[in-house]
Amino acid sequence: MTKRTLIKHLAALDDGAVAVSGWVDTVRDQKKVQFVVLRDESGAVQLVHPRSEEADEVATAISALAQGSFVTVTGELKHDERVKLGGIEVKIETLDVVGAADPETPIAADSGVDKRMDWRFLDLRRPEANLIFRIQTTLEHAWRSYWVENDFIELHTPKLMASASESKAELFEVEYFDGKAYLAQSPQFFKQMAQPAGFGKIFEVGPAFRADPSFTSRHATEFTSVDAEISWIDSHEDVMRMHEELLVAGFRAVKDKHGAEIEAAFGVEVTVPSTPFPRIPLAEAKRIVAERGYEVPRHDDDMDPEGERQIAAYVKEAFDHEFVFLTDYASSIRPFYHMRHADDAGLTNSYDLIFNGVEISTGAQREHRVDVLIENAKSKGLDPEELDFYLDFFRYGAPSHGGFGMGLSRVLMLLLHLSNIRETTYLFRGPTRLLP
RNA sequence: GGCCCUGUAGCGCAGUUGGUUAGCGCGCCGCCCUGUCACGGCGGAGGUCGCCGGUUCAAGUCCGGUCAGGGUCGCCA
Repeated sequence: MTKRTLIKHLAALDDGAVAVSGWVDTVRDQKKVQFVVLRDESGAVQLVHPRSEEADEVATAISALAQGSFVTVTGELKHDERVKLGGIEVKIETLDVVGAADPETPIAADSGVDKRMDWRFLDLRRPEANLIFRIQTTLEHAWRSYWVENDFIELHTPKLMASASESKAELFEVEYFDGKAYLAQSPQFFKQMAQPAGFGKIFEVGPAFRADPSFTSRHATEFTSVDAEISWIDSHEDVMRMHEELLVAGFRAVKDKHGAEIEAAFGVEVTVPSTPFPRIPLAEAKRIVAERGYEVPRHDDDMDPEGERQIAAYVKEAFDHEFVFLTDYASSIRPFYHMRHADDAGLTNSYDLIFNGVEISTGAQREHRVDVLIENAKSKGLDPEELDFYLDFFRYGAPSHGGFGMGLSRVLMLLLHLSNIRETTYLFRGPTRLLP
């Protein structure tokens, strides 16, 4: 293992011998003195080499150094007021080029998203990109801590399926020995199975696949879905309460650990949301939006993206809140497994969660009564026989239950006010993007 | 998949009513250079203008097709 000091730790050290490793950011090669800015995952530091009169191996190596090369440097750490980059520099003793880079890099600071995605490994060297994935780590860790502290069980449902769990149109089909299988579009059916299995409360963070050719800044064909499902709820209200507690725990951890960095890198102040989040029934949301002068131009009962932005703007003004639960969607636009209102079968115990104007999540109370489930499936034109394996879950006893699914990259994108999910996805997959 | 927009050097872009060797900035290469820090100065290389076809004496420029990308809508997380 190469012994090295992380660059962010140098400033706290006394002057003396150090070893640092990273990649070359800038070379300023002058006649009498050479400077190199070296970067690692924690920061950047200036290296200095005063040239001597006679032949000088280090000087030659520095002159030949290409931006992007990975090097290990030993030398003398010096605190020096003259250095604008942190007031420290390392006087080079030895310089070992471990991985030389081609001198002409294919992307630059001003390259477009698609070009940067072609060279994602170089794009990820940007400090802001690195920060995004440290934030993701903190966020997921905080969520896991919340779940573990609250006695949730972590599951990993299979991604190879025999049939669809949502719409058949967006299924990826794969060969499976002599037959075929489908990639899971959602863990929905198998995470729900944990309730009749008696697990009580469960969560899963895993991939979901959608063969939908969506060309927007917030869709991918493969994405990380954050799911939870809990037993013994009275309604979707219990799901929303858990959901908002979870988000508060995650955002508090992100703000504590990265608040200052996020402000510096993205100009965004992280707000830990107050609870309860505003809740607005969808029908009322459409009225509010209409009063603001926007009639949702749809023939069904759903909201559209502009309506979501409008209602988010209203919530920001009225409640100073970045989140809003839109509740009680019409059963005509919800899947058969969403429980319908006891007194109005036209509405469901369901919600969408809007964050800064974009949908990040859908949740609901599930229908656990198998006879009702079958009727709902039929009313949607589904064949109960094809759903038999799922219906079986509810034939031998099941508790009331509900849960949600949430898009991880969307949460990060909206948290950091970024305009594209590609920035918050390690390697994006879309209809025309399979590489790298 | 619908609609709108874009495709010119490694990267970001300009290119007039169609007209001679297609420009600019950054990067790259070479030389020079008081500790630089967006270092600076001088010089240089690098492009079959996304692809195919058409109109024309002449196409980066006009037309048709096609591919790729962006935005938006549909769909969703």
